[in-house]
Order: sequence, then structure tokens, then C-alpha cells
Amino acid sequence: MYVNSLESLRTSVERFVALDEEEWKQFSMNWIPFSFDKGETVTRIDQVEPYFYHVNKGLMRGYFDADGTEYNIGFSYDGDYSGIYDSFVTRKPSDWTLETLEPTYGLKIGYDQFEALFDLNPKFERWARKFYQSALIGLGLFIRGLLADTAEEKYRKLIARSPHVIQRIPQKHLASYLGMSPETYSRLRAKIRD
Amino acid sequence: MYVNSLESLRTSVERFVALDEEEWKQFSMNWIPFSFDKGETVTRIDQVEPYFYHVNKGLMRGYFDADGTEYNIGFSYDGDYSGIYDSFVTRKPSDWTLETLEPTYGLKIGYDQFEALFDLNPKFERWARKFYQSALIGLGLFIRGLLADTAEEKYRKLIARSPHVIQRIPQKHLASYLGMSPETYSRLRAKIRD
DNA sequence: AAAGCTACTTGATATAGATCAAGTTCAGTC
DNA sequence: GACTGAACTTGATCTATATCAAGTAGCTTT
Repeated sequence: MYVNSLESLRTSVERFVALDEEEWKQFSMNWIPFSFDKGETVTRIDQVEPYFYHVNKGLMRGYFDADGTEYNIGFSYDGDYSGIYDSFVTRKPSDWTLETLEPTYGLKIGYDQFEALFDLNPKFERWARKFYQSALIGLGLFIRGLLADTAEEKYRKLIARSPHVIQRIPQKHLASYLGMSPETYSRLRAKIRD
Repeated sequence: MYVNSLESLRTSVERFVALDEEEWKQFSMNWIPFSFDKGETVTRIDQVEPYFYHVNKGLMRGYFDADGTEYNIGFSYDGDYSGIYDSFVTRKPSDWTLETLEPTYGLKIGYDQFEALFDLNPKFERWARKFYQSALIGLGLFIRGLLADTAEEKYRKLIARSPHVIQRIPQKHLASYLGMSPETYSRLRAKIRD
């Protein structure tokens, strides 16, 4: 994919702010490579999220467990940011788990280094503001679908919106992401195949 | 409440960043007072949200309408920020409506003036970053409840968390906020009164 | 390539909560 | 301060989706 793993992060960052070479050097200085096998737990419940991630290639899911049932809040893949943001921001133990669904590698940055970025250059804080803005918009759309859509509408919108990604994610996790049981998901799939 | 309406905004802003007098003067310069009666539509569907609001006193709800059913995503009251954030950020017409449930007044700032703040002083961008962070955390909690809690659990958590505010909000809007019908809300109320 | 898991499928049944319906109470208006 | 429409309550019924169950297909590991 990317020979130099920094390029993937740079592409993502420059979606929000343009940086010259000197700025990029400063920005990228404290990010460190990470790599996980498939099925590894990256951040576990009761842990304080130490890192903010950028996924170069791979796939992760964020979920929480309530009485043995898992609820996925979202997935991060090639070119996405990732992490347990509420714990990262509040420095309080997490209710959430971050786990890989594929071998996943990319770059991560620790909390103190992340915060230090913002004192180096206001552009970096602008990047973060825009990142949080976009994350907020994403969750707003997600909530809208959860509240107003029937199971069938949710399923139809998902395949319209993300035809490729859903090939890579086990159905039970997609079902959980859409707020329905795996059986319901499977039945919708059969119904809509026609 | 506040004799000088700027003081309410300042209290909110300084929750995230401390400002000296000069900085505060710069920050507050372009905010303008607003005032609405009860039941007024502040931002309507298909409008591009022109303002970012700070509610000094009063109560607003944000909702969207799907086939005649309204879904509340949240409320803003005394000391809260408010607005249709996705439209404000993307400059695209809104699917959402912002409406007052009480006479509401405070301060607002236009999009260009809001963005201009961030070029004046990096502290102002830090304030915005932290605001979006906190909004993101709030929506995460909201989603968690929607996905995993039963109607009764949602109701119990609401009265535990917001005993005072719920006195001010009509039940049908609280029901919609919790993702249940007004009848279910009413029945839970009767059940838990015991 | 057989064994053993886990993921999916499909059918039968159960249920939380929605919808429909008919009062009742309450708040705003003249 | 009676009138009117909206908000709430309570009961009866309905339904979308969950849960339970049993079988099948598809990976993984040796």
C-alpha cells in the first residue's frame, strides 16, 4: 500500500489542514508505528486509552459489552483515525473495547504528545478541532438511523453507503452495529437478495 | 439571572480555557444577543444554520421529523451551547429543527465570525476543540443508552441524571428523546411512582 | 483432509413496546 | 373564569424484532 507509512497519515491530516515540510516534520515527529494481528484487543475495558490511532491498513471495531451482549459503535479502516475517544479525552477508564478484525497497522500517538502538538502550532489544533467536528457529525447521523429507521431501512442504507466494507466485517458485528440481532440481519439479507 | 449577559457566556467558555481581559474582549466582540418566545422555531429544516448559540437562560430542543414522527436528539438550557452543529459545520441545509420550549435568550455568533475567532488567538480554537470533544462524548453516551438499555432503564437513568430539567420538558419530548412512545413513558412514570 | 469451532441460516415462539382508542387533566386564551 | 385544544393517562390489541432451537456451511488447526 504505502511504502512509507507516514504518507497515509499525511493524506488524512491534509484533508483538514495543509502543512509545509517543516510543519509536517513537527507534526509527525512523535507518532509511532503499531501493528496488531487479527482478533487482538487493542484497548480493553477499564483501561485508560493511552493512544490516538491512525489506521494505515486493516480494520478495527469499537464496542461495549452489556450483560454479555456486545454493541458495536463503529469501525475504523484504511485511512481512518481510531481509538476510544471518550477515555482518551477524559483520562478515565474505558467502558469500551477496541479490537482488530483484520491484521492492522498504522501510527499512534500518546496522550501527552498529542496534547503537546497543540502548543507547537495552532494548525495542529485546527486539525484536531476539525477531526472532532467530523466525528460529531458521524455520530449524529448514526443516532438518526438508530432512532428512526426500521431494521430493513438500516440494512438497505448500510449496503448503499458501504458496499465494500461490509464484505470485510462479519455479519454478527454489522447486525450489532445496526442495533439488531444476527438472525434479523440474516433474514433481511435473504429477503433483499431477491 | 446574569445582569450582564456576557457573564454567562464567559463562565461557559472559561470552563475550557482561561482568558485575560484583553482576550475576553476579542473573543466576545462579535457575539450578538438573541431572544425567542416560547415555541419559536430558531433553525428550520432546509436552512443552513447561520449561528452558534449560547443559551443564557431558557430551553431549546433539537429534533428531526421522519414521516410525521419527531425525534429529539437533545436539549440545551441555561449555560449550554446550542445550534444545529452539522449544518453549521458543513454549511449544508439542515435535516434538523431547533425550537424553543421556553422563552430563551443568550448570545449567538455567525459562522464567519466564529471561524475568524480561530485566526485571532489559538486559545479560541482550543476552546472549540474542547467543546466538540465534550459534545462527542455526550453523543457516545446517548448512543450507548439507545442501544443497550430497556425503556425502563432509560427512564430511570434520565430521572437520576436530570431530575430538575425533566420538570421543564413536556413528557412527549422526553419520550422521543429516549426513543419510546409517549404512552410507554407515561406507563413507566406510573409504574415507578410506587 | 478430518476435527472442531464459529458463523450463518431458517423455523417456531415469545415479548417489549407500538399503535389505536377513549377518557381526563391541564394550560393558555378570550 | 369558562372554553378549547393539547398533553397526559389507561386499557386493549397488534407487530416488529428478539429469543430459542436445530441444522448447515465455512474457516482453522493439526
